[in-house]
Amino acid sequence: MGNFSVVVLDFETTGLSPDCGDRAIEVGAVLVQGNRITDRFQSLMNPGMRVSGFIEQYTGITNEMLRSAPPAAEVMQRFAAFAGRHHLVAHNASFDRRFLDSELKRISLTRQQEFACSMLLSRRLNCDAPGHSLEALVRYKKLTTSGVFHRALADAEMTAHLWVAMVEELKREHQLRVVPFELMQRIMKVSKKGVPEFLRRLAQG
DNA sequence: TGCCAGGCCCTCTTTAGGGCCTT
Repeated sequence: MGNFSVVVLDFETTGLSPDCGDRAIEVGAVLVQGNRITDRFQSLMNPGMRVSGFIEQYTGITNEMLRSAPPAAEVMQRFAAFAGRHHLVAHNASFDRRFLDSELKRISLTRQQEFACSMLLSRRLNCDAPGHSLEALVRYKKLTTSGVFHRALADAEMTAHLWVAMVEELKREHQLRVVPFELMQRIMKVSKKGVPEFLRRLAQG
């Protein structure tokens, strides 16, 4: 058992920064309980602006598709209900956190949950990986994939598989019965050099 | 006015610069 539940999420957006006016165009999320995905959420959302040709090509999400999508406010209300009070996980979480907070603020909601970042964790736990992009890690760890990248639900599912793999490896390699979310957060924040010593002490209890 | 991401992490470091990662 993973001993706690998390919601793993991923946004597709019009660009890199909500502070520069960028908006979310799709949200995908999965509920992970123990080491299994038990629920899924996905929706396009109309950002009220046109997306660039680059984004259309990068994500496969076109202006045509977004024209008939429900407004972002409606989708974010539904997403907030799906996420509930579960802890949140994302790959390069600082990116998704900024968009989540920005979109929630537009509907007068405030995030209450903590975030953990699968990329920061991977940099500490998969030191031999050739890279820590989601795509590189999926190949490196031979994770389950639909073959689709840069769509919100597919990326959220792959991130969830990566998260579960890291939790399970920690338990196996360090003789841990449980790996709480808070421990994942602590590992994420340990300096990279300090990780071996941190894990050694962890295994000793 | 004109510009515009932001944070982590390494190193030829800390009075800095550049690559990685997200779209």
